[in-house]
Amino acid sequence: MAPRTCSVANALDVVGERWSLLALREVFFGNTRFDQIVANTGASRDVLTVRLKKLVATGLLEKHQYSEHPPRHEYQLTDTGRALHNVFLMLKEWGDDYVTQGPLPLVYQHSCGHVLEPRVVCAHCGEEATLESLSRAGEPTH
Amino acid sequence: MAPRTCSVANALDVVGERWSLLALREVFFGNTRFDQIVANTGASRDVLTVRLKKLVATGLLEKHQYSEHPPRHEYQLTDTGRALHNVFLMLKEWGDDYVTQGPLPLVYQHSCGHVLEPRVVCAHCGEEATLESLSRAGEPTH
DNA sequence: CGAGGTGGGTTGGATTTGCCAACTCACTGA
DNA sequence: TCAGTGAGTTGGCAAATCCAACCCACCTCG
Repeated sequence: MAPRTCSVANALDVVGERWSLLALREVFFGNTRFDQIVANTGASRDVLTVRLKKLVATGLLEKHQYSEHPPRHEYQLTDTGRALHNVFLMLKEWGDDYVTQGPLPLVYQHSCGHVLEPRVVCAHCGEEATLESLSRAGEPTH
Repeated sequence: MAPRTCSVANALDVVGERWSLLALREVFFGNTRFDQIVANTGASRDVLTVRLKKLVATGLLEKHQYSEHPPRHEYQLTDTGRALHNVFLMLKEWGDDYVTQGPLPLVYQHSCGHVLEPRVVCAHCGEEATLESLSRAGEPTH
């Protein structure tokens, strides 16, 4: 029996390896150079090299030269990479609420002026997309 | 230099290992028994055993006996576990949009009647919490 | 010029993690 | 008794990760 096909599994094939999401976190934070990512994530250099290569190859990051002499590169988000920020936010929210103990290392303020409390809502009605509020929508879209 | 503390890293310490999120996916879908999770995820039995034990130990799942003769167990979500559904939804959304090719394996309908299009919004103002709309909120909360 | 620093890797060996096939145990029913 | 079910457990191997050291190109400064 073959395991189920699933977009979550497909997504994890791309970003589920150790250090990938934390590398992206650093780029979200504006730290785009190799050594910054190494230092802030704790990843070993060889694994991070492989991870960044894959994130570039799968279209989440682009490698840009920011200095010709000496040649220096940084990693920039693509739209695909930026779209993962939603996952990052919800993972951070869960980590804040249920894992991290003591003072929160990072608190965001939203542009409306309040401390950010992120919610996942339905784009149509604005109500929360809770587990209980969802049903399968019949046939898969073709 | 020590890597940064971060709730995302803390969260990944709990659910970032191979198969953990997919095991939870099965429980979200209502498949709560060991063999169902094995079959639908593709995880090997020994790794899944270890993963489920950890998800129970860290409070995301509870192991309940559903049959005394013979003794049979199932895994149920706790509130902590259920709260990860938001991460699941945003990961699925990203996977749907950027990774999965061809027909989507699963499409949700929201209780409002529309096909679900999940968004991450600020609970206060209802506007989207985009990367650009966030700033650090000064000192960490104590 | 040489030493030291920066950026971004690469390498070999050790350790850890995951996979696989087979096995185990308890229990049930024919 | 045998076969099936549920839920693991085990030994061996493959793959992934870690770690320390090294490498190369380039630059600056004494």
